[in-house]
Amino acid sequence: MTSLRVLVVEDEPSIAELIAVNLRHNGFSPTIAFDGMAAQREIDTALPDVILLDWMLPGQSGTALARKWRANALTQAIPILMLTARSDESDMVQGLDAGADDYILKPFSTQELMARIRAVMRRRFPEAPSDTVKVGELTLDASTHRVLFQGAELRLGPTEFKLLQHFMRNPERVHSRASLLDKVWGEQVYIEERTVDVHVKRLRESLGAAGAMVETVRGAGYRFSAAALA
Amino acid sequence: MTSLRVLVVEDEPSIAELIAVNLRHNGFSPTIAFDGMAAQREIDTALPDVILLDWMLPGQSGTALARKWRANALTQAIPILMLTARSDESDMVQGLDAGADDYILKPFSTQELMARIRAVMRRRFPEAPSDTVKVGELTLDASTHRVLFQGAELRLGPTEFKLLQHFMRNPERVHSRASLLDKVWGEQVYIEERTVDVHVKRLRESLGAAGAMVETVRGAGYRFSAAALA
DNA sequence: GCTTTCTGCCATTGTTTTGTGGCAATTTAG
DNA sequence: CTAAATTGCCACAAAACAATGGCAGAAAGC
Repeated sequence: MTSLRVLVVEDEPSIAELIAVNLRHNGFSPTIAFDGMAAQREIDTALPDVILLDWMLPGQSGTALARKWRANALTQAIPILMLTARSDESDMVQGLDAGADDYILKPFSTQELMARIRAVMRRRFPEAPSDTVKVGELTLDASTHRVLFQGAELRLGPTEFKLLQHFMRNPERVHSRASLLDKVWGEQVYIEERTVDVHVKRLRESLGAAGAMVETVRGAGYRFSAAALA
Repeated sequence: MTSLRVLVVEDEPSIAELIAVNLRHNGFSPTIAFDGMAAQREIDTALPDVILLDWMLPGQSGTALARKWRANALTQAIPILMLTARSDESDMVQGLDAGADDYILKPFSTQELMARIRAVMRRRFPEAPSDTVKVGELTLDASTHRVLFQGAELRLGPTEFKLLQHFMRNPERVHSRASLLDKVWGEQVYIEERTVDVHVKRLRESLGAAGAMVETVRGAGYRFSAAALA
């Protein structure tokens, strides 16, 4: 699984950074926003998988933000976890009412935070974002977990699928073995770089004629290119 | 890429040495400092690319060091990775608060250490989205690792690519063989100057008609010029 | 439980790239 | 014009790099 994006909306830099590091340490990809505006900007750029939202924010309050996102179809399904000072606990009714999925009291332990994030994700996850990528005659549909080449379905294993997905989402670009390991396998997986070669080979085999789209860039890595198919 | 310098600040010689060996084995250039003083001395000598910092140190604590470096403009941007005993995990909040980028619990596997270093480095140097150089009808794109001349793709080897990249980024300038060796091959490589000639020849060949852009400047070196193409 | 599939890694093989010395061709200096 | 210096070019060997087939352990499916 690609690492999950967590948007941290928190105005206190040291706390935000602290949370981010811990998230990273637990295999998430955090992004920090110090206020509502920045948060909205991040969301417009790329939809996160979870949002950690501080209850007290300069300008727009956390509750208002949560309400806004809940009203929008695009962001509606994203789990929101509110961060609150212990003294504000009684007000949390509002927060939950605004659409938060859970709340957590500051100060909190790393473990608790992680556990709650995981729990919230598990609850929300049934709905997979349906997205299909197309490069040339090759189509990959993440929601149905299918790959089609010239109409025919191809059978590929889990890793091959993830690898292809990453390639197709970032075509025409060299990917070093290291970056592939990070992006496809995950940041805290410790695997030999050479193993990437093996999976590339397997992917090419599974792709059949379309396998030629996976190009070797000597001394640099691999590149997925539509042009490569004669 | 030149090998990355890693400063290992660890008072236990056997552990420090173990880490250093592993780093070396993975293509890094480690330096060891047994205490804060020594570490500071190393940093004054040459800025490392990453710092591995033991949490428990004789004299100045790891946290204090991290804080000090974070306060200094010169060292501010250097990623710091804290090494902690498992029992101190709960205290890590302080470490992170002091400015560490990540932490790793002892004992750790080599692979985990390497993965975390890579991850931390990657975060500091975000991928350049698109790095394209254009000179006349010749285009070189670093992100896709492609060279196009009049629309057609040219095939060149790794060294030829790097050489061309250097030429195109610094056109209309004479490059001595020595400077080319430094910039293209790396500073600490012992290679005959004449070898540059050979690679220039190979580059010219690979470039085909565009090869004429690589001019010989007798007694001085080579120059890449757009004007050279009639 | 028992298969079957999938994974990561290794050893081997095949291919490309690289560095070098030697020599011819060219230019420069005297 | 000759000698020295400089560059181009070639062939070869070594090194680096990638592909491949096989294997054992792990995970998933039955």
